[in-house]
Amino acid sequence: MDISTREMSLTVGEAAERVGLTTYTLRWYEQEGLVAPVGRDSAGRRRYTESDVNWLFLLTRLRRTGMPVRDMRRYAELARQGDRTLGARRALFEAHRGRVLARMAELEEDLKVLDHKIDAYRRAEEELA
Amino acid sequence: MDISTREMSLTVGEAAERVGLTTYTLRWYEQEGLVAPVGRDSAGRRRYTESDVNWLFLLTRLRRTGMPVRDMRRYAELARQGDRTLGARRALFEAHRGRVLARMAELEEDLKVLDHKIDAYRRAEEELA
DNA sequence: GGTTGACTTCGAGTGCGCTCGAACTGGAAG
DNA sequence: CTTCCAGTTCGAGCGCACTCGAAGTCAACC
Repeated sequence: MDISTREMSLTVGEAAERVGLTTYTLRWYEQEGLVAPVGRDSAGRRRYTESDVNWLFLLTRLRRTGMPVRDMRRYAELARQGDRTLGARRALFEAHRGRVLARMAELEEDLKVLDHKIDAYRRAEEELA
Repeated sequence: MDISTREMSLTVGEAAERVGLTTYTLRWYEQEGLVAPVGRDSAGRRRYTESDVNWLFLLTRLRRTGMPVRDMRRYAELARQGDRTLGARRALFEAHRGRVLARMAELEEDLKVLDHKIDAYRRAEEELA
């Protein structure tokens, strides 16, 4: 593994593809402070490092679990303040974890409703047949 | 149980409270065709029957599981067409059920990421302590 | 050296799902 | 009879999270 492989840097397009967001969204996330200013090459183009991509990946998971962009920004701000906010960041994640668990429990309840309904339709169809 | 209890009819406000939506939303749902036109009293005010409320409850579960309003409208249209659409409605629910299951699997994966992160924070805090 | 294509910034636009303000009406309580 | 409250319609507005168009720059390839 040579240096060029180890020091990977991706364009906005490549980074977007890897994390499953659009280039628009990546730039917007940066603008919104969800991502610290990304490094640039000599032509002023963004170069995403591996840790940038890891951070973006984490953001996609937070987003997908329903965290509002506002809270992601707050989290990003904490992260930029270094080690002294580790506790706050953990607390933020633990609170979010609780919400995700609640959401999952909700979905399980809702799934029951769906299943009952499917069953009712099945029985009604048989009735008519 | 007398007749007035058995033939319940609720105002928009009462119905809203029962299903956990606002009166604005209830009227909007009707306007959007998610709910068949609700009966009115002599003064032109909506009166929700028990089956109206049951229908609204079902809508809240569909909504909460992430069904777009567009699809809920399609479902409502099918329901209004009577028994001949039973199969289509079941198919719609089964498809939706699949999406909910997928969503739940996704959340479980995301929860793992959260847990790993919480653990990493815990270890980092210990390191600093 | 010209063309192509991916990048840059900026501000404006979009889609979704409500949410609300305004102006009005009508039944019920004091 | 007046006051109050909850309802009515209509169209406009909002918050969120992107998404895009325009105009320009620049590196890479033929």
